[in-house]
Amino acid sequence: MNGKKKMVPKATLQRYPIYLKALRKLAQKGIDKIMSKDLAELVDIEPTTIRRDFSFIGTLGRQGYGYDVKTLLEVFSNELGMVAEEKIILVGAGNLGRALLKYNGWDHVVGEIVCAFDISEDRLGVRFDVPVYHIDDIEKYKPEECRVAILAISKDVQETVDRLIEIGITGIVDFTQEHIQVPKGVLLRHVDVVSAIQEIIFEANAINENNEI
Amino acid sequence: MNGKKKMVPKATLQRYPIYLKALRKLAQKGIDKIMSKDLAELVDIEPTTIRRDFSFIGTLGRQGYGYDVKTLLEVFSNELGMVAEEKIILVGAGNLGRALLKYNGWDHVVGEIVCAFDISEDRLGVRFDVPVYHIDDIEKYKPEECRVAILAISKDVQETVDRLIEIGITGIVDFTQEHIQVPKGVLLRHVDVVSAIQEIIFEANAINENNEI
DNA sequence: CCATACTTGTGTATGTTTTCACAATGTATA
DNA sequence: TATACATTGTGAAAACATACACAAGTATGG
Repeated sequence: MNGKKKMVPKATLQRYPIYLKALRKLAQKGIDKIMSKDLAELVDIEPTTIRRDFSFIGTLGRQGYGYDVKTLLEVFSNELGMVAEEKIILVGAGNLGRALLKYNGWDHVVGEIVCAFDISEDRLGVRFDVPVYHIDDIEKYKPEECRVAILAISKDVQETVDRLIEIGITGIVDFTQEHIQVPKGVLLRHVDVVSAIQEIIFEANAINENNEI
Repeated sequence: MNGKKKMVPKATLQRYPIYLKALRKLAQKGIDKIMSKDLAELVDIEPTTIRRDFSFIGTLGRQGYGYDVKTLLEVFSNELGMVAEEKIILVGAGNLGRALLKYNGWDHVVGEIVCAFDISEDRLGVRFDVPVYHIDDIEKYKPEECRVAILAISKDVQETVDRLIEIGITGIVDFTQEHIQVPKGVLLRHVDVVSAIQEIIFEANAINENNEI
């Protein structure tokens, strides 16, 4: 199982989505050519890092010219599976959940939240064009092929996660404050809004430009 | 200006807020002692990494015993300036903004959002105990000592940022989809909800366990 | 009070990521 | 077609980060 394929650094993997977003924006503006130097300014990543990141996928650019935006987008979609067709479910339709639904409406960059679930009766119905069902009906309404869930609840977190895994979810984007346990084979990405804020306060306060303390 | 002080790795700096949150939770539960091994499980960071991270601040633990939670919290507060008293303003009181206000109510881990601003008349008033003013009144209501703003708007982004900087904001936690320009001296941290979701879909889809493509 | 078991703090090794520097290869133009 | 120029792709070096392994010290039980 160890052929000619290249090993892609984790740090690089985390940058691909950033590139994809920038490229989609460029395409939308009708820009069809981009150089690593210019892309660097857009995404705030060094040109040489960008070139190396792209090089893991293949030989995508042309010397003396740059990269063709359309080609890059095709490669990102085809080779990396970064299509916008993933069906996602949202668990938790509170304020955060609804904010995410609204993102959903802005641009279908990441796939589409096809339905949402909540425990509270008065959040059911349709929000931002997406149906919200009761959590107890999740088996019934979860699309067969859906494997990714966004978790935006604040109670019974672990319990809910266990249930999601039972019905076939293998990727969870976690916005909760809890520490979640998942079995091997299930991807978990924690998005910590609070720590992000804490971090900037911390940096702004305590650290001088040399990171001394 | 280059004394005996230690240079703290960037990666370590990014973990301090995570430790702080975990420690606050422990303290809240009345737990007064923690070992690097146990803390490791809570935050999903290797014990040895934790010990090294702490060692940059000073000699905080006791061999054969562990760390005193209260001591750690004091050190984090005093030495690192991670107090929960930072006054933060929220710009944008849409769904995402309101979700952040609710975080605010959960636990004052990061400081406190003292007031919010929005452009839309029907979002003004009081939400989750926090007053929401019109954006045009920001000079009037922004607390003098406030330097950190959370940006959760979707229109006129750069324009609004310029205005924030004019009135003395030096740290911005950015939840928008735009690419923002800030002058030197202003800290900007982008929290990209969409890319986080994209990333997990991408990993779940395209990458096998060896990160080959 | 001693012996045992345990945990920290850290020198060192290892692994990962970024950056440098430049050859290779293309473009643009006359 | 030839020439000047710009940009990529990448080997190698440097910087950065993590993990190992153990000495030093502390708690605990007998």
